[in-house]
Amino acid sequence: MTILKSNKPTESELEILQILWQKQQATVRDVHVEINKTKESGYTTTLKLMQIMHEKGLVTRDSSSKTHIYQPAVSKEKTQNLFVTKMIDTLFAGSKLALVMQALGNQKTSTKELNEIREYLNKIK
Amino acid sequence: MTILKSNKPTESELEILQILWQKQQATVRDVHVEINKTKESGYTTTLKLMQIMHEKGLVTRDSSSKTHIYQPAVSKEKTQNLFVTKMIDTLFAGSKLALVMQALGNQKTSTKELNEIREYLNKIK
DNA sequence: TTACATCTACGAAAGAATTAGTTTGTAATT
DNA sequence: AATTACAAACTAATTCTTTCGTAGATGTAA
Repeated sequence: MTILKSNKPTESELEILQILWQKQQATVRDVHVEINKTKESGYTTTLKLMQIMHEKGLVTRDSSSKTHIYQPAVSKEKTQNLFVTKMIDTLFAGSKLALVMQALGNQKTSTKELNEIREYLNKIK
Repeated sequence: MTILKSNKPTESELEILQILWQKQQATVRDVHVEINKTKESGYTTTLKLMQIMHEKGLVTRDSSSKTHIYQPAVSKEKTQNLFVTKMIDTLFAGSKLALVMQALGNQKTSTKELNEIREYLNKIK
């Protein structure tokens, strides 16, 4: 399930993937309803995007009934990794550390969050 | 020095900003040479991009001599934060923790790096 | 002062990504 | 069977990004 350059999700596509990852599967209508909680947009816009995603292989769909049912075809972890890596590269001069510090340092990070991260660090030592 | 939606850097622009942040200031030629270490592209492509960035206010330039000298007009930290925040939002369902874990867990992270992060965590507690 | 290299400016065009209107098919309802 | 409702498919327009060719200005060296 490798992600090639050709099917690197765009920003809008990520939004949809996020919804699919969470719901496991969904119709265009489902996704559209979810998206419209955040912003206004037409149904056919969502439809078109999901059709493109299907062409790219980002999603699979069951078209046996009139209303197609979509599922994500790329894993959340792989996709996250793709973007994190890219970001470290183009925005943090290759330094993983710099990214983590930026994420933690800036804004308020709760003590609870910090402790969870400390715990996590201990586990992978 | 707030970053408005209108001047959110594109991917190519980030590449250029990265170079400017590192060098403090540079000519189009400087930037272009640097970019061509990674990929092939025409000089005027870089020039055009930097002109657009100037219009957007992403860079300032000293045009008193024939060869203009460019400087970044947005801070590295603000820009990094903009993208990290965005990323946490659209790819990690709002969880800062999830991003950090993804960044650290995946791939090999050296003991040295991990220690630096632990140290950092202690400082901000 | 002419020739050459290098620079900026401008514009065109190709490519991606986004948005949405219109058409068509199908299933449910009256 | 006709009408309605809603979904997918098709089509098109628009905007954003990237790329680069060309022209004109400017500095430099012979």
